Amino acid sequence: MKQRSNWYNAIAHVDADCFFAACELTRRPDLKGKPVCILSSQNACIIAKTYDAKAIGIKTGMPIWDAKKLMPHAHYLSADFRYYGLISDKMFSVLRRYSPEIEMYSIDEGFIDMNGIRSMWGKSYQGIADHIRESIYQEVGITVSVGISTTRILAKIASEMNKPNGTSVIPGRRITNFLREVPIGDVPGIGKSRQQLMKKLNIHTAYDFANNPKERIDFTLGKVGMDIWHELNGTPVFKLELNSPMPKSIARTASLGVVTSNKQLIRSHISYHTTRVATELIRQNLTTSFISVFLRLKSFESVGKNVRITATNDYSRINHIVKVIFNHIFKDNTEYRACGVISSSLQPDAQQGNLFTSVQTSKQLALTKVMDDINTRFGNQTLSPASSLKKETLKVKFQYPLLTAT
DNA sequence: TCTGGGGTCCTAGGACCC
DNA sequence: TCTGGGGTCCTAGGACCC
Repeated sequence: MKQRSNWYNAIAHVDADCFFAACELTRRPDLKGKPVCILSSQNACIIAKTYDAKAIGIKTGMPIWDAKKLMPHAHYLSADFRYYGLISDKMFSVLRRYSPEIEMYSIDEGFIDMNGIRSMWGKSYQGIADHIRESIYQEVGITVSVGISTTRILAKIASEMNKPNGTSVIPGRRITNFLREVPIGDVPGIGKSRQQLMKKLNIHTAYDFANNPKERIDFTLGKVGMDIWHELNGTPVFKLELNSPMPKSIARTASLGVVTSNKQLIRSHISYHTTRVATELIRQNLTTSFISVFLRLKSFESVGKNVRITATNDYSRINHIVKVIFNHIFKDNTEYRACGVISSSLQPDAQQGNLFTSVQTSKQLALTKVMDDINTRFGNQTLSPASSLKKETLKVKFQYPLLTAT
C-alpha cells in the first residue's frame, strides 16, 4: 500500500448505538441499566437490544421464545418505528449544524463531508467528533459513535472501533496499521458468503484484502470487490448522496405470527399489506407499475410472482392484481409463515388532480388518503379496508388491531 | 414455540431485434 | 442445409446492508 498524506479527503460516519433500544430509553428512563429487547411485528423475534441484553447472548433475529428462555427478566417492547423516526429526525438536525453536506444512510447512520470543517469550527477532527457526540447526547438523549477517515468504508469501519459512545480518527498515514487490526468479515460489503471465499484466498484481514493484486480481487469479486479495494486503499469511490433519491421499491411484508395453511387468514394479511403499500405510494406521491406478491413457506423457501401493470396508486386496482396473483401462487394443504406485497417500477404521480382521472379513481384516492391521515395521527394499523378482515378470519388468531373502516 | 422487515446493487442468461 | 453476432432490455436470483 502506498503511503498517503493525512487529509486529502475527510468523511465522518456517525452511527447511533443500539438505536431502537436507545430510543425507547429516552421515554422509559426507568429501564436504563436493564436489559431491553425490541420485538418485530407480531412480536415474533428480536430486532434490537441493549448492550446488557447482548452480553447475555441475545441475538438479532432470535425468536422471542428462545430469548425469554435465556433472559426471562428482560423487558420486551414492541417496535414503534414512528417514534424512532422522530428521534432520527432530531439526530440529523443536530448533524446538519456541523455541515450542510450530510447523507442520511439509514435511520440511525449518516455520513458527513468534513472537508473544510476544521477551520470553520477551529477544532481538530477529534474535537469536532467529540462535540457532535456531546450535542446529540444532550439534545436527543442517545449516544452515537463517530469514525473519521478518508473514504466512506474506512470511516464506517472506524466508527465501529470505539463503540459505544466513542470517536476514532484514522488519517491517511495510519490506514495501513489500522487495517491490520480489522478482520475481513468486519469490512462492509463482505458478508458470510464472500468471507468464505476470502478464506480460500488466504485473505483474513482488511490489510490482506487491500494488499492483494487488484486483478485478483477483480477476478474473484468483480465490481463490488474493486470498489471495496479502492476504498480500503484510501481512494474514494462512493460519493455522498446529499439528496434522498426516489425509492425504487416499496414493500410491506411480515411474519404471519403462526405457521398456517388457512387461506382466509393469509389472504387477510396480504390484503392488509396491500393497503399499506397503496397508502405509502399515495403518501410519497408515487405510482407503481410492477406488483409482486410472495409467500414464505414453513421451510423458509419463498414462492412469488410479479405482474406488470399500467402505472397506478389506486388501492382497488392494486388489490385486484394482488388477489389474482395470490390465488395463482397459493396452494392448499401447504403451510406458510410469512407473506408480503412489493411494488416497484415507481414513478412520480403525474395524474394527481388530472382532468382525466375518473370519478371512481378520485374517490379511491380520497379514501386512501383519509386512511393514511388517520393512520398517521393514531398509529399505523388503526384503519384498513374491511376486506382485509373477513368474518371467518376473526375466528382465528389475528394480531393486528381489529378496527376497520367500512 | 417457530426463526424481522425494508431496502439496494450486481450479474447471468434469455428474449428479441437487426 | 445450416444455424451469426452484437446490442439492448428484462428478469430472476444472489449477496449484502441496517
